Amino acid sequence: MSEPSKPTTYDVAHRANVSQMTVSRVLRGKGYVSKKVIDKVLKAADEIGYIRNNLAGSFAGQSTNLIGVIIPSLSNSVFTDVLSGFDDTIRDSGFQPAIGMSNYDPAREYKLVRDMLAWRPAGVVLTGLEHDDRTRVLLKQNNVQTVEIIDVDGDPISKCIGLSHRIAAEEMANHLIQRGHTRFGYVGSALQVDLRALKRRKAFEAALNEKGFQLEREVTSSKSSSMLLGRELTAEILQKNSSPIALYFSNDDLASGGLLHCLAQGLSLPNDVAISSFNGLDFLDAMPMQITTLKSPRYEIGQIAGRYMLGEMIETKTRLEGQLIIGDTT
Amino acid sequence: MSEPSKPTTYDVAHRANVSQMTVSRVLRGKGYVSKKVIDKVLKAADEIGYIRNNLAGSFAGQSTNLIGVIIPSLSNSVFTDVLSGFDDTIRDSGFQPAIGMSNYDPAREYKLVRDMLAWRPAGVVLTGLEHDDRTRVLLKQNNVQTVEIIDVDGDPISKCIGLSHRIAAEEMANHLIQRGHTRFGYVGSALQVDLRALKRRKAFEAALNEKGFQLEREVTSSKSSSMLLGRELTAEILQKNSSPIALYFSNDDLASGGLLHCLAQGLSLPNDVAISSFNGLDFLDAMPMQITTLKSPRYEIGQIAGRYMLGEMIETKTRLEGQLIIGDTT
DNA sequence: CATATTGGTGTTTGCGCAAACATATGTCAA
DNA sequence: TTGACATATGTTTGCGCAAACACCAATATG
Repeated sequence: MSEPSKPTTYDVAHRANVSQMTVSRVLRGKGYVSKKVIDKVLKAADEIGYIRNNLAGSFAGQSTNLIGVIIPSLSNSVFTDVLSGFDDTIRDSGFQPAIGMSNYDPAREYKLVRDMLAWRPAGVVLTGLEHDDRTRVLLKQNNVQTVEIIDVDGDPISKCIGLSHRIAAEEMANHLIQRGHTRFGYVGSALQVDLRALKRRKAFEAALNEKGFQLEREVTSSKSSSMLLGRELTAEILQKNSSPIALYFSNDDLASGGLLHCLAQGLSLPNDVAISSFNGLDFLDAMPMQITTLKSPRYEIGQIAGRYMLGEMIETKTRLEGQLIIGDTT
Repeated sequence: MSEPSKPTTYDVAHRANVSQMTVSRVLRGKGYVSKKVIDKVLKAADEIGYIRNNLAGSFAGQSTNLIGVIIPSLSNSVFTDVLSGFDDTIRDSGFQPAIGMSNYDPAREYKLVRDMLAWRPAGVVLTGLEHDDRTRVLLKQNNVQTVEIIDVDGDPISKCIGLSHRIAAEEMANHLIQRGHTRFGYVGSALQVDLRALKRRKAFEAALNEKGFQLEREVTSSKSSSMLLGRELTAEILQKNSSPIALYFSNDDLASGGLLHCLAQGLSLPNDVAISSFNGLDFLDAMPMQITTLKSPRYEIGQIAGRYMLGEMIETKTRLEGQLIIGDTT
């Protein structure tokens, strides 16, 4: 029942009649080895089914190819899009992402960072600029390469890449005003944990005020966002027959639900109700009307986070622009 | 510029005036240590900011708490749902999932398995029952705890948990027939890589044939599924004015797009066109009509995969039932 | 020609931890 | 009283690899 212990570089060395160190050199492609020996070693390694022991190797080499990536959740495609860009960028460089999910909980994020650091990662990627103080201290003290993604409105631990949610919301407010809308509402969800959405919410109102308008109505829920929730919240914010009104949703899921509600109610867009949102996820393309939104450069954020990790970027902050997509709903 | 090397158990031991081994015992909570010494050691560890070196620890202990999980993609919520169930189940047991994305490519999957095994994981979770032969050999030879998820129609490497996509498709075919539909069509995407969808496609037709019906029309695309693609493919399959027809979609994304297309065209459901699909993702709840679908127990699959890893399950196969959700579209 | 440089291989060593074993002291039952 | 057992600590050792260094031959450089 005892496992036949796995072959080591010594086993390969023995079979190929060379030293252990030569095997190590061949398998890593480092140092000088003759073509003949390379073939011999690779053949021997293949024959006995040798698989490198990363634990031993990284331990001895005092470094790993791991990059810890901590995101709030996998069920929000914003984060998986970023992850795709990141993975595509670093994959062929030998780095390997190690993904953790914080569930929007700073304490859990701290725990994940601790757990990650135990693996001595080459770097750590965090979501957003707001963290538990202990997280910040831990990363600074341990001198770990750190990149914060998605947001740039604040002070990064070290480097950050994202967009300004403040500017994003201002752009949308200005767009709505420019379109001639005069009454405004906000529909949001999970603002107690989605701090970027909260920043947009605040900046949206501030931008309205600056132009002499008010945020007349607001409906929010602590539930996580979904199209269904968007329908419900939109029904609620419109129930007192308050149209015409221009609504800013905290994200596309809610906005889509809102759109479907309005269409079901026979409301005319954008005259009775205007709908605007944030993120520009792909599924919007299939909606009955094109929703006005601000497309966030998610994949690009992941790519640049990867380039930061590869040492290709040195700027403290990289701010990407969102792309205003003017649809039929405003 | 040289990094101040991180504190070790020896440093902690020195500060607490105990042996290195006692520190190890305290930090792992294993073996006998007096309350007094425990406090002393924890205090010392905290003061110097000790962080365990998992590389050294797992290496010395000849085992890791890692479980490799290889899924095709993160942008399909089927897999992220499974992942959530898995993570929730194993998290508090000290295990840590290490996620890899194969992009539906068996060769990439093989490479990921190889890379994973180098970390000497406690187990490996794979998606589906179809793999590169080398993958199968590798896992068997290395005697790694292996669990395959989502599908049970075939021979697992070791254990598997999922649902029968064959039965799922049969159920839907029978439902449509029972509802009185007599003409049938199929709309699918990415069948060259989504082998579960392909199994449903085949079983659907077989079930029709058995009852004396034919699959009259079929439109598929090699693109990955999306609501927009669903709109396009549905427009295509219906273009020759072929309604009434009952359509089976390979998944909810396509079906939702199909629904939106039909509504936009003013078609009457389920009379002109019937729509049925598979997965029962949450966003269906917000659609203008409830689509008939078969809800897959994704979270539960993840949970049970976790319980397999915890050694709480021994059966070779665990087959879960999908739940037929009869909506307004059939 | 001597000497530097590149190519090619081997030996020794240590990374930081946990397993295994050694060595106490105290507590309990026979 | 004896020894069986739990409690509490320490010492030695080795996991498998790569860094560091040593060595030698072949070739290039001045």
